[in-house]
Amino acid sequence: MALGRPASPEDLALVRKLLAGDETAFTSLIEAYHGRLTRLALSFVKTQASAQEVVQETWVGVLSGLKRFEGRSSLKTWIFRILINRAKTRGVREARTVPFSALGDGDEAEPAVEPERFRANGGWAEPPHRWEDDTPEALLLRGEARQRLEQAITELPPRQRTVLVLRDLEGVSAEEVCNIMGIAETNQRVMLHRARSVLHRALESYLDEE
DNA sequence: CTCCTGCGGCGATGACCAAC
DNA sequence: GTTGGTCATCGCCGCAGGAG
Repeated sequence: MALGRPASPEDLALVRKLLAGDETAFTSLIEAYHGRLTRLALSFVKTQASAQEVVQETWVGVLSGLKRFEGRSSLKTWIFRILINRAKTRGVREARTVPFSALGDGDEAEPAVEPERFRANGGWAEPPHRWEDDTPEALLLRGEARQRLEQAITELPPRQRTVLVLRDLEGVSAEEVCNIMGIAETNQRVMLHRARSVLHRALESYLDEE
């Protein structure tokens, strides 16, 4: 299989630091990828808690497999591939069982506003900002329309969903998606097109209802 | 320097086929 | 019927090179 772009000198330098036990390097790696990995994991598993567990397992896998990283693909591609393998395994398992972490009654959901945004005296440490980006797109992507899109994404066939999430949500290049998923360029394009078509139809039907 | 043209890369799209 | 895969075609965009 073609492996596309090999690891950059920056990637290799980072890997050397990680292997040397550089904690700040690992912290910066987590800061760069944790959110993206969580979003990607959520396209395979049903709950935020499961996604977090998948990401944790991915970081463990990254650390334990780092010695075997040969730099034949970029570090990002390699990490995403580990996550997808773990998430797939978890997704299959979840299809048969209900994860313990999903049994909450919903009352323990995340607070609407992060506690660290308040001062001890109850005042704002970080006040809410005005919604000034009231473009039609931004308005559309809040609330119900966004929920409808997310629902449509979760209902996509797994491979279409993976391509769409990687390309459109994570901004991964076409070449890297092919490397991560081990699929041909043409195939990647068609799956992306089909996934986008489904979302387009979902959005259209939502707008028709309005 | 500017404009035009040809070319290549890439994405979008439709059609078709195969497997399940 | 659904999904995955391939192929062909079209359009857009950026870039290089030549003409004026």
